[in-house]
Amino acid sequence: MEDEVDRLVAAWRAERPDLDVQPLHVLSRISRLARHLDRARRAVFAAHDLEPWEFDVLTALRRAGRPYQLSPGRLLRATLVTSGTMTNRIDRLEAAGLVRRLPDPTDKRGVLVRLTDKGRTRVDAAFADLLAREHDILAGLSPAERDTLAGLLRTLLAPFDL
Amino acid sequence: MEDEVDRLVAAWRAERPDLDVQPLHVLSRISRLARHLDRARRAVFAAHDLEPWEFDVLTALRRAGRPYQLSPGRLLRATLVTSGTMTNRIDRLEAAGLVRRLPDPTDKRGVLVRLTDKGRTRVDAAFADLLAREHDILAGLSPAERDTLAGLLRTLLAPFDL
DNA sequence: GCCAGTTCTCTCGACATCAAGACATATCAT
DNA sequence: ATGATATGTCTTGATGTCGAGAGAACTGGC
Repeated sequence: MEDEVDRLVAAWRAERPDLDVQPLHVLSRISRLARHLDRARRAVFAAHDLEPWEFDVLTALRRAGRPYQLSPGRLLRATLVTSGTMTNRIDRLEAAGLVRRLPDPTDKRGVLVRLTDKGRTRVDAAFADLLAREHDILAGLSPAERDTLAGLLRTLLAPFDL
Repeated sequence: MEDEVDRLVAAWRAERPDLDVQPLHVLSRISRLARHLDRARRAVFAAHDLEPWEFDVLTALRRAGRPYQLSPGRLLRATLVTSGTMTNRIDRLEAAGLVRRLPDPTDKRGVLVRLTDKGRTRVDAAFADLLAREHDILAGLSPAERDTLAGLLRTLLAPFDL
């Protein structure tokens, strides 16, 4: 069975027979899968009235454990956005009642962003649904295949995590 | 050896011991890898004075084969952007001298976007460099492992391509 | 103590994208 | 022919992000 990537590779081979386009078989599929995952995530979050960026911030706080609070600085490093973006995001999450801004008692420049009860409830429900959906996406693979896949991906990822 | 994703999974297990977070081992690694690939691509393109979006449009034209031309409509479907975005992109590529807009002789509404010689040279060089970089990224895997990985990814991707 | 350099959050302006719609041309059934 | 619908491209307005920098507070060496 031929898939989209096979057709892509075939088109390149026809146009650039001088090049080794093998890498596309792995890497183009990874990029495509990531796009599909983003779409699937977006659909799950929409059912909980959350945008992907809201989920990203809320899960960072949720993973921190009680009392579910982090500084804006730690949040922006956790979510890989700039400080201007994070200020905007916290503003909107605060307006939605999902987080609160508190003064940092140990640093007068600082602020702590804390998950509200409403925020915790919301993100917990969305995360459970997300995992259910991700489970479905992996349904085509046996447990052994999933382990193999995870291992190969880990090898590929290792050089970047340095 | 523990990687970032292992730590992420451990954090979730501590906070949500009720959930099966196994899917993250595969799917979170795919998303992370895609982000790293985007960064690597961006770096390669920068050496050729190209933005990722420019590369996307130019490669769509390049893959079409001689005379390297497509309508804006086909381009936007190939690159998954909206028509407003594509108009803007073609405007800028035309200003940069990498493509030209020609009237479509068979449809008076239509336009054909054609790669200039300068555009073809540029995208060919960038693509060769990209493949070299992607080859490096896969260096940690044996040829057999790459095949296994490509096969597993294809299985995961199949349900989306319907 | 004090000053230089660092860290923290927020503000501002520029920009690429999207969604919706405008406008012209094609296509098809009647 | 004619009208209705579809198609193709471009325009417009809103939005979220980034990059640069401002202002306040912390830190360490002297």
